[in-house]
Amino acid sequence: MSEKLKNRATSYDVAKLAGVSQSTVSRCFQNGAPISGKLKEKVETAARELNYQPNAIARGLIMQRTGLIGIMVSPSINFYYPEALFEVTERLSALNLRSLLFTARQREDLPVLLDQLWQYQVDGVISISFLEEDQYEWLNDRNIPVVMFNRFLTNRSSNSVWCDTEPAINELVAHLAEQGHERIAVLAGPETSMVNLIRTANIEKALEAHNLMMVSKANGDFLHASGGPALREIMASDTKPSVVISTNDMMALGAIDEARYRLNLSVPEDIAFTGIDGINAAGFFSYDLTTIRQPIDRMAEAAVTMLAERIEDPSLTDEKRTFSGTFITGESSMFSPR
Amino acid sequence: MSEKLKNRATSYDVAKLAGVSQSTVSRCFQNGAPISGKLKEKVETAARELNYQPNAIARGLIMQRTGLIGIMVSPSINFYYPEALFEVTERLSALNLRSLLFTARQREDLPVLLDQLWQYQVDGVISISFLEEDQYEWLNDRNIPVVMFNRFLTNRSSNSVWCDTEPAINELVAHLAEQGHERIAVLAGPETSMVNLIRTANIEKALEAHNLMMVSKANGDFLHASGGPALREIMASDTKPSVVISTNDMMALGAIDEARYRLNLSVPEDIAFTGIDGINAAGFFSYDLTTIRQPIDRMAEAAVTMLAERIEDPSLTDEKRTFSGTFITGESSMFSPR
DNA sequence: CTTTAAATTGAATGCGAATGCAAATAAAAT
DNA sequence: ATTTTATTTGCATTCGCATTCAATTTAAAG
Repeated sequence: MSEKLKNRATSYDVAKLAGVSQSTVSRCFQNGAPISGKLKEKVETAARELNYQPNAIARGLIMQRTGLIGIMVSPSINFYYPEALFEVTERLSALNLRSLLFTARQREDLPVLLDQLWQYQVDGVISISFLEEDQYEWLNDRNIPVVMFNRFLTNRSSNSVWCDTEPAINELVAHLAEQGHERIAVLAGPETSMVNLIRTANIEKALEAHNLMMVSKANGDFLHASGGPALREIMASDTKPSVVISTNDMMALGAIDEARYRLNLSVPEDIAFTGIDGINAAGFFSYDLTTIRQPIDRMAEAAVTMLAERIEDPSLTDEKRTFSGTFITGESSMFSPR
Repeated sequence: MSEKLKNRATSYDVAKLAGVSQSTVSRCFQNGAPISGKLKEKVETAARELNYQPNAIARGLIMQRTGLIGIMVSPSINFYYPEALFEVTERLSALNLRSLLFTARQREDLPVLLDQLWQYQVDGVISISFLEEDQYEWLNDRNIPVVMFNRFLTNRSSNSVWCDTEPAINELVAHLAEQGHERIAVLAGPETSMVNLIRTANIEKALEAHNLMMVSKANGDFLHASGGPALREIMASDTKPSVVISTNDMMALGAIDEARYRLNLSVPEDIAFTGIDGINAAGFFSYDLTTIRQPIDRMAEAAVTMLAERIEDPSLTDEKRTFSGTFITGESSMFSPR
């Protein structure tokens, strides 16, 4: 039977038990600090005895470094977010950094969030498809390194990890052209989203290059629930598309659901779909979505590395690391319209 | 154009600028502290001027309370986890508590994780379908309040928020009986999972009560990818089931995918499926899964409240709050076999 | 076995804010 | 106006650990 520890041991307690000074105990818990093997052993024994672990809060205060990384992410149900979040968190953990999680639904909550980050002395911030220029600036003014994941700023430089989907979008459109699609609809995200604007522009350019016509376009909010209504909007226009290119996977899934189970259309026979992101669920056989996969794992690795470097050396300038999306063909577009 | 703040202002800086003592500045940032309106205003002006925000780390050290809550969750792709995680985080945030996120894939990583929690002086822990008795005990010995979300301990009392699915499972089985199902298969989770064992037992009991036979059973790991193989195992047995009851949604989705797109079975005509959890994706029309929904939002609210109470008053004893799952019918089971 | 250099160790200080206590001020009572 | 009482305010200390600097020990060199 285990019993409660009454008071948490401090380095002084360990020092007393080990018969050394507090400084020695402190040195014992840092690597590279000068300490003899004999004392080190004595301290370690005493520490184990007392269940001692250094107080990271006190250490953070004195070292001016907390090991806390603020992670900002939307709590909306877009499966991309948790995938990125977990990847990032696991990699931070490997570098002995901790994720302090912040979520916000509305833009108005941001100032409060930022103040909290600031109060908690985070060493850095990783923003997953989240912050915009104002907030980047705000953090930058306070010398808090920020890395934007799946986003970058247009009016200024920024640390970002970005996935360039343009080449893959060209492949995707070429694939559609090859299948004989001629009537293309675009299921876009919010007009305010930079990711959406870039992807939409890439798509339009690729369509033009292949002499394909965009017969209609509707906007959703990047979430599943908006896919259906947007598809209805698309289907309400004069020319029905043979394929819908969605600017992200979640909306594509929603649109496929609507097409099959509300509009009684066969996918891909009556109407094909493609997405972008390559989330796990896009590979579920029910959807088997043709999409463009972001290398989330490598992006997370890069984001964490980039942030760690900026924390080590604050003089480093902003950097944008770009990865390429991979075109993935699924059944959702595997049909040639007549 | 914004410019970098050189040095972060401390309460002393604010005090000097406002012409008061540091204590007064400190009092200004706590509610209930004695301070005159006149000085308060002066301090606030000075603070704004210097972009001052109290240092939560220093405050944590002196107050012996950090406002940090350790959240432990698996990074596996089970959509239930992020849903719970975000709900919990948002509610913590409302109480001015912060989520320090910890993930682990293997049980061996746990000791290190726990040490980190301990080092960071978390005020409490919320474990989302995660920790087991050993770790609960470990934290308990250190007087760190823990609330288990979607889990509880059998050998000892524990703070838990639990969703009792037994009544809903009875409804579910009654519904299947009514539809005329007679050959039932169970798609269970890991044998080591308490959640799985309870649900399986509930299912077996309900089947018995309705005189229904379980024709086969296979185990998965609660993730989507394990649904397909488990279904194949089920279909390999002598008697083919008319319905598969899965002990969670993710596996049910995987099994449906396999049935429709690999085994060429119609769902629910050839084989029906049901799940448990009521994750968002279960409602996607492609699956329209008959399931049992956990009231994640209310459970998160309860977990956070319970934890906050334990932090305020450590003498409170362990408590288990139980919510009821809601039976939700979807198309995935809406067919009467002959 | 000295002398000199190198490696350890400990005492003292500080990180930034909260708080007990005493001094000072303002408000209320006489 | 004077005393009593209630509010505010500031001083000094503390939280737990890292680190500078001087003191001490140990190893290397002579």
